[in-house]
Amino acid sequence: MAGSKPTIKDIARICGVSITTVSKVVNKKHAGIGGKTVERVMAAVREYGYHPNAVARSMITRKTLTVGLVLPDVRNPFFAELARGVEDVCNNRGYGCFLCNTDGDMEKEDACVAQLRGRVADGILFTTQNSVEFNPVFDRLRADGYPFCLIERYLDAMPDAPGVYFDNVGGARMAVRHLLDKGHRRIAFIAGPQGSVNARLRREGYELALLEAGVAPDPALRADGDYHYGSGHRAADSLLARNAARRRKRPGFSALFASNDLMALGAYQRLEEEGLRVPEDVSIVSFDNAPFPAVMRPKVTTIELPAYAMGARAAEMLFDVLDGRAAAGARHVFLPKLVEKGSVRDVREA
Amino acid sequence: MAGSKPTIKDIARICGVSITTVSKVVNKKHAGIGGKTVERVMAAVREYGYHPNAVARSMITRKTLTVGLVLPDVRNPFFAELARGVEDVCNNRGYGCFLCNTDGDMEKEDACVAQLRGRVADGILFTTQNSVEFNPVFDRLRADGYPFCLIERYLDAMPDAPGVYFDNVGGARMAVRHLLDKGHRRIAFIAGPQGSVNARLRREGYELALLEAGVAPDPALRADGDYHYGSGHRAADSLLARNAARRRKRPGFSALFASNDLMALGAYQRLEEEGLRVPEDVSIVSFDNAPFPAVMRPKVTTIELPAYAMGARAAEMLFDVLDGRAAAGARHVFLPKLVEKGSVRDVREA
DNA sequence: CTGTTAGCGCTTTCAA
DNA sequence: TTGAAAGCGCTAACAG
Repeated sequence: MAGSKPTIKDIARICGVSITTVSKVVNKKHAGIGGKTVERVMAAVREYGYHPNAVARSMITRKTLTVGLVLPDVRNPFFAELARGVEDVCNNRGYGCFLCNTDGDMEKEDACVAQLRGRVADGILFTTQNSVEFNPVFDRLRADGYPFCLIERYLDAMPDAPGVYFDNVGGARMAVRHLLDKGHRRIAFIAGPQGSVNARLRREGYELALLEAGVAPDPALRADGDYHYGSGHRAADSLLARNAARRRKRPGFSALFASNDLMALGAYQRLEEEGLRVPEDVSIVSFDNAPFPAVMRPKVTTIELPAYAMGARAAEMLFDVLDGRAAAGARHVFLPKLVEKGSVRDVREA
Repeated sequence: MAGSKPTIKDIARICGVSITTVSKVVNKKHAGIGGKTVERVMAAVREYGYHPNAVARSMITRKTLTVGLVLPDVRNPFFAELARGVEDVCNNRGYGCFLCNTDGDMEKEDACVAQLRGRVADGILFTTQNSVEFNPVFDRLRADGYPFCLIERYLDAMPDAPGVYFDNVGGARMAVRHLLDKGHRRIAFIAGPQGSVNARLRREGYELALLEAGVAPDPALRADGDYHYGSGHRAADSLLARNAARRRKRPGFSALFASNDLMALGAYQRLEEEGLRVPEDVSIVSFDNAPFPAVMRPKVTTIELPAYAMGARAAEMLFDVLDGRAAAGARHVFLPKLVEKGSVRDVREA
């Protein structure tokens, strides 16, 4: 809080008008105020550096012009990107954004929500670690009619809550289908942590695509990872070991689908160590299109998870709720998009 | 803002006590309150889902328990890391963090500051694009006694303002000295954008180290970049062209110092395209130690810019100001640290 | 141990 | 065209 700053009262006294008048001028409600009065007030405002007290204003208007954004960790580029989407939409509406990192810890989640709903924020945008547990704080929020919007969370657990989602099954299916279309049949898969909802959905998509193409899933072609770089490396190692080369320098699979970019990179590295080239020897498709500037090398064809757009859309949806023009349970599902970056080879009639 | 929620008055009426009593219980000021009264109130609080109104509370306490964090873009991993440092320290103090992205745009900066100082935040942490311009909004802030702390900004322009800084000159000097120590003499340099303060300082550090070692700086060994990946690639290209190989497959320099990681990576790539290996043919040292998880490949020996620690320290410093225990112009300068990652070869007596 | 009283700085009817 | 008055929900003296 600043040192002693002028209040509306001071300005009123200085100008010899009432605080009502000052209030009107400051809020540009010049409905019926003398031109000279307006000027006099404006001058005093500038001269004495008057800034209306947002807290007092909130008291009356019952609005804080702030939305709370709860996420696991801004350092994760996906969430940073999402946060920026949220912020930009908020700014356009004259709102600001209160940031809370939870590390996926339910206690921290609860603490954030408690802080935010104590009218620090007019509404909450919520996204968390992708675990399956349900945080009951949301039942409370809904029961109390507190405005919020979920991001990739509790799709089934809260069917009537507004939320923004991504079609993970469809994305994985699209990735694998792309490989199938290019003639691949032996398609290895690196799964994400199965305690995570989207990792499960991506696996479903992989299996669905194979099923649709009449390709029998081979357990030997599946390896588990945890979304981190190292696990991609290890998974590729395991896949290579379990699918011994038939011919020299050829693994028992011609393509690989990794559940996220980081694991794809790890696997890529492992393949290179083995003297295998991408896409000549093995084609790769991954998931996320993570926004690492140009650092992400080598380039891998991937399914784009539009973090910025999801954040922006969620913010818009929250404003719909705030403005009372949201249908209960309004939802937006983002559809997957394949971004080709040259890591897939066409092996048809080759 | 939520639907109709119970206020302190409601709870008081329900429990048949005064609002003062409720206030004391809720704020854990059980100084002198009957055990049964406490319990009765607590029960009602839980049952009716009473959440004290933070706005009303701020009105009295003249504290919002919020600090504003103004930065160019959270999507930049450096700022994301820094933001997390800020947030963690704030949380430990029961504070929250209000995030503002400015894109380095002065108008946005001003808008953020105006919003924040209207008592949305108790203080502001400020870091911006590293341009040389001075935003006069800070003179105002200081004149008004509004608490703030700068991060890598206006070191000279505001000598009496609290701030957290990094020794860029020392860092670059350390990097180049490391190469000199390993016997390198022909050390190429990729500079950052010279409109940026820290890019200039890093160049100074490079020149200083050479000077100290009695090595004459060769203009042909310097190339300009803009901190982006592509510019590192182009800079290396230019360096190779201007320093034609004396012997087959050997450029006219044995080492390269890049002003940041991204450019180092771009240069690395260009060298590889030329068939040059790191560190066998060329040693590289960069700057930042950017927190890209494990994506940052290949590994390059670098000077660490401790983003998280800088954010944390800045937050602590702001709290010092808030608590009135900061000396005017208190400052903290972070010292550089070399992180070896194997991209430097020892060429002494080789 | 508990309650009464007096605002915090502002917006908003309603009168003048 | 202007202003007086009534709070928003809460905390903090100060009395009982």
